[in-house]
Amino acid sequence: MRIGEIADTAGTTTKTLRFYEDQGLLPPTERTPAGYRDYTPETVARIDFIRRGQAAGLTLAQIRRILDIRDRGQAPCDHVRDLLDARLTEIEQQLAGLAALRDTIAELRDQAARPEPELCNPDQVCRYL
Amino acid sequence: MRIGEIADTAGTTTKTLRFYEDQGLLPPTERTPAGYRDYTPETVARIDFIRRGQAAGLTLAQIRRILDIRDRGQAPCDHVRDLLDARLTEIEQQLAGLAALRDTIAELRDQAARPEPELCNPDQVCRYL
DNA sequence: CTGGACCTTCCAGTACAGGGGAAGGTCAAG
DNA sequence: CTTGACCTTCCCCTGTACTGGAAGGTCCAG
Repeated sequence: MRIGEIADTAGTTTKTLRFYEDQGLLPPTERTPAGYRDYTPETVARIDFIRRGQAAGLTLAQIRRILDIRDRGQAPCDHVRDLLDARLTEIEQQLAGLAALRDTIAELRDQAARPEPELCNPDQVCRYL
Repeated sequence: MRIGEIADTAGTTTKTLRFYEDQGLLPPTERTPAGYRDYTPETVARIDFIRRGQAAGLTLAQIRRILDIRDRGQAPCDHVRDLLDARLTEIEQQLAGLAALRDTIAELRDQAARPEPELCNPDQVCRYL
């Protein structure tokens, strides 16, 4: 299968596939005599895996590590569990920070909802911030 | 005041101040005969405003717009209110997305907590993802 | 007059995940 | 035999907010 065909099947672009190969997420393929990449259909499953990893908030570098472990013939389950754990902790922190930011901004916005421009002081740019 | 002095007072770096000037957040200063930037102490208030804007999650580009309005002699209150509104909507969406992601990952992780590597299928890289 | 602390400009790079587009090669159909 | 669709490599660009460092100028103390 040529790169455009694989890209269409997997719902991505040729640019992305070359980029993934460059980043070590996809192994270099066979080439046709003309130098065209020649993919096997199993590659689609690998691309799908990459997408699932992204959907779980993993970076391409983390996904590559999982694939590397797998490519060496080991089961990456433990590593995946650790990554998911770490990701979960990160997300909880992000959620807490974001909720706090929301409260801060909501308060600022409530004050800004009652415009009294005459109170604006040239020294402070905007009294709402 | 020289740039290092202002940077120390405002709790930032000389690099950042030159960057802000380059980005239009700080107006070009007077220069000493030697070519050194010569800041007025009021600059500190402007830097503080930038920091408050950042704390509210605004980008430097958005903060610059506020400062531009103010520098033209107008009250930026309405614009600030709109920005805070938009920011609030964004954050609510981020919060919802992040909470959904957390649930997804928590579920995956729970499955991964019970390792049964013999179920791993070579075709799917990792059954947990 | 020398050393160190400061200042200047400019160039490049960081992390992230690709996208845009040029210059050129290949292949099948009309 | 040429057109058009595909492919190749290559390098630069996106957005965000800086940071690092080189090469050179300035200022003040000792």
